[in-house]
Amino acid sequence: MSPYSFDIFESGSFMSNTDVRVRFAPSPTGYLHVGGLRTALYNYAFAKANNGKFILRIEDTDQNRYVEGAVENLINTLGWAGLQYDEGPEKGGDFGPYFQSERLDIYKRYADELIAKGKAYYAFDTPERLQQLREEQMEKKLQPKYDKFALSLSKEEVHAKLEAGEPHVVRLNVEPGPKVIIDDIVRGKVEFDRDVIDDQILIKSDGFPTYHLANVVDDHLMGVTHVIRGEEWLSSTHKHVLLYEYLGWDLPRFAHLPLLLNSDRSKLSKRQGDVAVESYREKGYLPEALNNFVALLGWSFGDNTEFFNMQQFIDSFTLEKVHKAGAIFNIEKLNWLSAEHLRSRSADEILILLREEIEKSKYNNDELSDDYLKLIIEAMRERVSFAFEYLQKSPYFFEEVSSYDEDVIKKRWKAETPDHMSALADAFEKMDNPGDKHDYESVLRATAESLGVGAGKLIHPVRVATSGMGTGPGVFDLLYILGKEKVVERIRKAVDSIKIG
RNA sequence: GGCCCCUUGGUGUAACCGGUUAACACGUCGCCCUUUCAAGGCGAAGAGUACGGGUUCGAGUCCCGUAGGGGUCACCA
Repeated sequence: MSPYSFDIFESGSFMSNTDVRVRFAPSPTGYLHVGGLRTALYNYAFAKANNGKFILRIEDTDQNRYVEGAVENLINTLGWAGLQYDEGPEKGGDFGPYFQSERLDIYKRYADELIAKGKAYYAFDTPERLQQLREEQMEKKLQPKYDKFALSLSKEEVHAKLEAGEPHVVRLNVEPGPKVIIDDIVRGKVEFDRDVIDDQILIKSDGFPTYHLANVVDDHLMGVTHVIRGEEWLSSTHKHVLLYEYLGWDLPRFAHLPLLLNSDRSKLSKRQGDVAVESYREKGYLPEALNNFVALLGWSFGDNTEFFNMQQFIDSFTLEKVHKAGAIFNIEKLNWLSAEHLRSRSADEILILLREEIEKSKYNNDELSDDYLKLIIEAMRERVSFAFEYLQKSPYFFEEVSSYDEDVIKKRWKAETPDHMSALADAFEKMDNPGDKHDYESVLRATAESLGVGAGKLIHPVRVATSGMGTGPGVFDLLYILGKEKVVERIRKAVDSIKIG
C-alpha cells in the first residue's frame, strides 16, 4: 500500500478559492532576529502579492520567557522595516485576540474536545520520571518518547487525581496509522511514520498550551491559509498535521524556509555575531537594504536582479522560487547593498538622515543650513556608505582642522610649500564673490602657472591645509563648500602650524 | 543515536521540460577614469556542480548508494 494513497493527510489546494491569510508569529523574546525578519518579509510579500492579509500574532505561552517591552519593540522594529500588518496587536482585527496568552480558554476548549474524542489524555508524571525515562531510552539508543504510562490509569484514578488537584498536563494521543505526509511548497512531500511521533504535551501544568496546540488552533481559527516559517519547524509539523486531523480541520499549506546560518553553517546564533534587527538599525543600515539583503538569502529574482525595492520584491516573489539549502549571513554583501540604497536616495532624503546624525553628534547645537548640508551630500555621496560617515569621513565641514595627517604631510608638504600656499591664499583672498568651484580652479591654476609649478604642487597641499586629510571630495568642491573666508584662514593657519623636519 | 532536510567558485544565487567553453552579484586582484579617496567602466583569478556508480547520443539537472553538513527529538518557541 502506497503512503501516497492517503491524500487526506496531505495539504491540498482546497484553499485556492479562499483569500490568502498568512501570519508572522514570533515569541516576544526582546528583539527581532534577522531570520525572523526574513520570515516576516516573505509572509508579508506573499500576502501582498496575493492580495491577502498579513497577521501578526504574539506567541507568548511561555511564562518564563516574558520580557518587558518586547512586544512594543517588536512592533516598532517591524514598522521600521516597513512590514505593516493587517491584523494584530494594537491594530486589532476580526480574529483576535492576537496574544496567545489571552486565548487560554480557547485552547482549553479544544484540548477538552480532544480528550473527549480519545485523541488526548491527562498525564500526571513528574518531571523527574520523564527525565529518567528519557535517559534510559537514550542509553538504549532508542528515540526518547513518552511511554503512555498515563493511559494505563483507570478513569476513576484519573478522576481522583484531578479532584485532588494533582499537577497534570494534557498529551496528544498518537495512535498507529498511515504515514503522515506533508506536502511542503518549498520541499515537496516529506513523510513520517506515525510511530516516530511523540505524545506531545498540549497543555502544560500551568494551564498554558504548548506551541504545537496553540499554533494549530490559532491558525485554524484565524483562517491562516499558508504557514510560512523556518525549517526548524519541519520536524515537528507531523504533530500539527495530526492535530488538524484529530480536530477534523482542513490543513493549511506549509512552506518551510531554509535556515540562516553562521559562517560555520550552524544555525545563525547570537554567539557568532549580530542577530538582532535592532542592532543593524543602530549601526545605520537602511531598512530597505536589510530587507533587500535578507530577501536574497534563500530566494532570487531569477533574472540576475540583486538590487530592488519592496514593491519590486512583492511583484516578483513566489514561494516556489524559495531555495532549499540554508544560507550564510554574509555581511559584506549587506554593506554593499546598504551603500547602494543610500546613494540611490535623493539629497532631500539623505538630508533627513544627516540631520538625525548631527542631532546625535557634538554638532547638535551648530547652525547648519540645508543648502550647506546638501552641498556636502552631493560632494560626499559616492564616498559614503552610511549616513553617519558624512560626519566621520568629512569632519572638516563641521569643525576646524585641528591636526594634519602625518603621512600626507610627509608626502605633500615640501620646503617650498609654505610659500606656495601663502601665494595661493593671497590669490584666493582677492577673489571677487566666487560663484562656483570653477572660480577656485582657475585661480589655483593661474597661481600655479605664475609660480612656475604644476597644479598638483598646490592641489595636494591645499587639500591637507583645508581638511587635514589626504582624501575626500574633489579639491575644488571642497574649497567652494568651505567658502573663501574659511579657505584663506585655514591655509594661513596651516602655513603657520605645519612644521617639517 | 532515531527521524527529517540539505549539498553549484570564499559568500549569495542562476542554468526552461536533460542539449554550447556552468552565468550573475558580493568579495579579492589588476587596468582605465580621476593630479586625492571613492563611485563608475573594463578585465582577471576562482567551481566542472560533495563523492561513487547507473540510465542516456548527451547529466548540475533523472535513478541508486556513500560521505559530509544542518535541523529536531522540552511542561521553549
